[in-house]
Amino acid sequence: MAETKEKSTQEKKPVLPPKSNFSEWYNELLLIAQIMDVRYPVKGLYVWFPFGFDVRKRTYSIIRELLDKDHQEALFPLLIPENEFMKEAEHIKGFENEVYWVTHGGKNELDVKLALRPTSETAIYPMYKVWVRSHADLPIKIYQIVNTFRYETKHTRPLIRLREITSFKEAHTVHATWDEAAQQVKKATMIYQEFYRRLAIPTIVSKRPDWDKFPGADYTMAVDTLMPDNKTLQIGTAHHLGSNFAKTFDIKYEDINGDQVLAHQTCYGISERSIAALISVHGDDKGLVLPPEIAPIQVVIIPILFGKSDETLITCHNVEERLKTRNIRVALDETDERPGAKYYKWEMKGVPLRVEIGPRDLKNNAATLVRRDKGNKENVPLDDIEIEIENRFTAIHESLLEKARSSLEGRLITCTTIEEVKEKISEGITKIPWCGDRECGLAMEEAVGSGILGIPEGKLGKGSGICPVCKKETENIAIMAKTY
RNA sequence: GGGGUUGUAGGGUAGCCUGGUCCAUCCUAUAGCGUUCGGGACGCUGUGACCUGAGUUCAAAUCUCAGCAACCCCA
Repeated sequence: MAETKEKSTQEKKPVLPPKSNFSEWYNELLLIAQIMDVRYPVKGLYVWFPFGFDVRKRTYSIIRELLDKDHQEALFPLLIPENEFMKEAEHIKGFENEVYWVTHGGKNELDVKLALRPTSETAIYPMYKVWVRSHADLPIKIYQIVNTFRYETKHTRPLIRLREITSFKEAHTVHATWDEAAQQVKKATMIYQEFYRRLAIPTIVSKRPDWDKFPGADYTMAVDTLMPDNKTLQIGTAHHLGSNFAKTFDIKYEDINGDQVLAHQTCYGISERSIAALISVHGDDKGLVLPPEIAPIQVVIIPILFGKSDETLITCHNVEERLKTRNIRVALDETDERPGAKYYKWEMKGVPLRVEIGPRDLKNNAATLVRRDKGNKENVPLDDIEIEIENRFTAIHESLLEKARSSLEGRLITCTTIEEVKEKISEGITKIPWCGDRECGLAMEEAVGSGILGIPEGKLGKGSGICPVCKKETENIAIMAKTY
């Protein structure tokens, strides 16, 4: 009898593949945890479930909070006329192969084709030309959160490589001088790092090599993180556009001397890749693990019932109400399932804290608290439960960030030769001295078969060594990795 | 960019090679009722599927072609 029971419970486990099998884990998790429905019948387009959309809302409200300090949110059209889109030569080259075109209105062919924005420079800058008159109009710092379309020919992947990016936060700024714009790029990367700290995701900021910059930019700064399968994911970029677009879109201002001067611009963006990173970095074999700030449900209360357990339920409702008055997002699971089944269900959804209340707890005037990230059980007095929970929220966030950070740092690999990079690149992010020359960089990429992400800001990009191609001494350390 | 594999209930599968035995198997999910409840409960009664289109054939889940979609490998 006991044996058959044990056997049957073992057979009922295989809901989610282990995270070590990352690709399958990721796809299954999106569906089971109800982040995205990947079954929409068009390649590269996916559906946000209400739960996933809630995660998205909370994530993006952090971006808004951070940007609203000195940006304004606006909204530009989805459709861009062909003539505007085709103005900036470099920009076109970068995007023309992946643009969707609207060619008809009903049965009539349009005189001017309309592009579905792959990004909004060419939608926004004709308006900036009109808006910018005087140095007193500057700087302009505007952002929008919109969907964009790119006809990806490579493998599409939910949240990571999409034909419709549903959650593109793009900021577009205009400044008087090149230096001021450079300052803004710097600020943007700071904002993004702050944003990712709020998601407990560690990041590396680096300047992309010249051949890998945004089409039409002077230079590109990128924010990357490392995924569980040792590939990096670019989760934010900031571009210094110089006067390149100002020239083609004729964005000029009158300076204090009365001269007409070309403006300088930047743009910077973040997409739902931020949520791909959130899910992938923190999740485990049991499903999602969400930082409390993001979790749609922060606490779930599981009543442990025996026979008529009115008292247990009353206490649960009481705790629920008390938590609600503290603005804690709480759910009380009163369904008819057994406790174990409920644990698995809410763990899949990444609820940071579980409160179990049963007869044993009532006897002690206590509750059992279980952290999603660590899984350990603690007894806390019922009277202090709000404070105990709030304290743990902070602790959970910190330990998630710490865990993610040490996981990333543990996969930074110092190399001195190209052969070594080639050998180790599947294990993480490789560090290799690089003189910074284009020829050497391209040769390294060619030999390794992967890209140079850049020379990271801060300590990570500094050191001493010999460029493996030209053998010159250098203090620059570049990072190379397999990328999404 | 090149190559390969696959498409059967909400999810996972059997059947396909060798067409008829299939009003399609099993697990899970799900609806109702009852008993249960400290890590995926059980009983009873129900629900739900052959990707789309064309072709071959007396007969197609099964064979052929195309489309759409998914996955894997190489560049």
